[in-house]
Amino acid sequence: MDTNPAPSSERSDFLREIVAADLRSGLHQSVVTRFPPEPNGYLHIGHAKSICLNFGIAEEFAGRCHLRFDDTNPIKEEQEYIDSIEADVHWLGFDWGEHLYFASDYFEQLYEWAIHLIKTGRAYVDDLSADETREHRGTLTEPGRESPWRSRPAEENLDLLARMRAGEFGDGARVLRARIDMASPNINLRDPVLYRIVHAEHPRTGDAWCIYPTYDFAHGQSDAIEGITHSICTLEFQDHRPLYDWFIENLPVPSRPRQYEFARLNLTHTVLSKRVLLRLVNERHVRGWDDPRMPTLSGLRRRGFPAEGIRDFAAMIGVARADSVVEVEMLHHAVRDVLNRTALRRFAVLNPLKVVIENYPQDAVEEIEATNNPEDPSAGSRHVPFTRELWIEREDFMEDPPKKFFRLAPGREVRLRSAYFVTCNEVVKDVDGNVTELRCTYDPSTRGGSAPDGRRPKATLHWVSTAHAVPAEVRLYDHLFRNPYPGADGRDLFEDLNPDSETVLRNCFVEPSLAGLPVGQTVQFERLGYFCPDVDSAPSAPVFNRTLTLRDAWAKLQAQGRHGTT
RNA sequence: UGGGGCGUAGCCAAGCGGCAAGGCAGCGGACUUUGGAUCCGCCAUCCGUAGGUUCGAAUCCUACCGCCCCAGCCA
Repeated sequence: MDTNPAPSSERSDFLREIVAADLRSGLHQSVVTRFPPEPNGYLHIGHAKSICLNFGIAEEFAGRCHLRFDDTNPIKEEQEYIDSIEADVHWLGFDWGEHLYFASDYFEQLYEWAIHLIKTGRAYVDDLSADETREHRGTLTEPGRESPWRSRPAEENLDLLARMRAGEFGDGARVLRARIDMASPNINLRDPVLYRIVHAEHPRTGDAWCIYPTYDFAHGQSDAIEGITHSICTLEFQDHRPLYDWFIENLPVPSRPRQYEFARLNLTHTVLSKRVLLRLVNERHVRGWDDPRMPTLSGLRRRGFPAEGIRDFAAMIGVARADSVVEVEMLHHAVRDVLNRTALRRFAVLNPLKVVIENYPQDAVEEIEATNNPEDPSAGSRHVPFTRELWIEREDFMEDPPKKFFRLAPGREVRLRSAYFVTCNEVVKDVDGNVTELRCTYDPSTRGGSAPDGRRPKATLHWVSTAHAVPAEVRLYDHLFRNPYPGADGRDLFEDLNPDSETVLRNCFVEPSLAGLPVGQTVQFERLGYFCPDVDSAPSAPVFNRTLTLRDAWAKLQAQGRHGTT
């Protein structure tokens, strides 16, 4: 059934080359990576790139990949996010087995290492305020100045740190800093903060702590504790690497991980910033974190994107160190590729127009056999009821069609998919001149969709029997942002929101077999696109989300104004 | 004007001194009971620019240009 090999086998990139070389040279016996999200939001397609990279490398080199939450800032982190992240990584198709960790698991060890740094003269408690610290830091071109507290005796530092931990001081009153070099051209080395006082409830440790390690002090050491061999992160952490290495060199850590950076994913018509995504949710521009327009994994899932398509996409775009913006069409291609192979075909009419087949028996109901997936014979077939009155797509009829429109028109014969050829004889209109009904005749000898005389209509239409049709709501989705580069040229991002990103259709009809379709199963509505039931569905009132349209040559012609005239 | 990175087609991306992979998009055409899918063609004399080294450079050297990141007690 799976005829299309995912483009993932002999893939290589600079990271895989490094890993391969380290294994070959014997530097490492096996590779250990990790995906380290901060639980302060939902995972998005950018994280998927990192997940596929880290879990993918571990898989390919027979190593392992840990899921480790970087939960060092209780102010922003929540259990809800932890839960969603675990669910999303699993959904994407990866498993960390026993290796679920939290940076907060290491708080005690980290604290001991902080003491070690104080004892070796490499850390001190600073009483400067946040503002004063900033002033002392210097600028990009000027060196910083040393804090007056920089050379406190170790005993005093030890005492102060213990009292910080004990809760004797308020938020921001003091910090623990590394004593490195206030004149370093790399600002990260100008005595970075190791611990700050934050009296806040932590989702995991509760109120056990009121001092929390910073990212820099926690990340590398957590890697070392877990025996991570290759710590892969995004480009903006390059400047932190010397600091990462400094801790590894100056602490009695159990292993020596190395950090490597790659370019994060950017997508056209999309924003991948947790800050902005949070705003979209809070300001009700979308239905929530899992809105089908959101680039979150939960949104893409609700939209009907298969995990396999996202994985294929990640493999397709590769990994490099150059900043880039991938066209969202590439994601769509990967998704269509999977769905074309796997999605069951169904009939659904979004914008109905009634067709009456005048020479078809009044009360007859025929069970027409229709193929479930022409790409996959093993998917079998189903029966669709055919009767004298049908719904067809309003767009499939034109009273006065332009040259390249070859669907239904007065006097013209078309094929009703899997059923019969029908010819339009009469157009019924209301008082305003709107077409309300088509009177047609069918050719009984064309049952199944082919004529004994070999004639072939230029078009095939989908249809649903009016007597059997299930009413449904269908939600059409388009880019959340209309501009390919939202917020470019100094514009406010929110000005670029696409006002038509969601269109709700309430007068749709779907074939009976679609009534109980489970949420999560994406099907193809023939000739229209891929759709999946939404969680908003009620037993008697199904709601479908449009995942993606099919590629549409006619729509393209129309957009180009090249359909010609009559 | 400090430090760290990056510049190969509209987009992503191989290339690791021997004379420009692949994918997406686009454009032609074939086929078609989805204007879908599939198939077959076309799409960089050139690799940010200018010099240099070499028999030979996208790959090495030099200079210049452009873009991104860093001055959170965020990650």
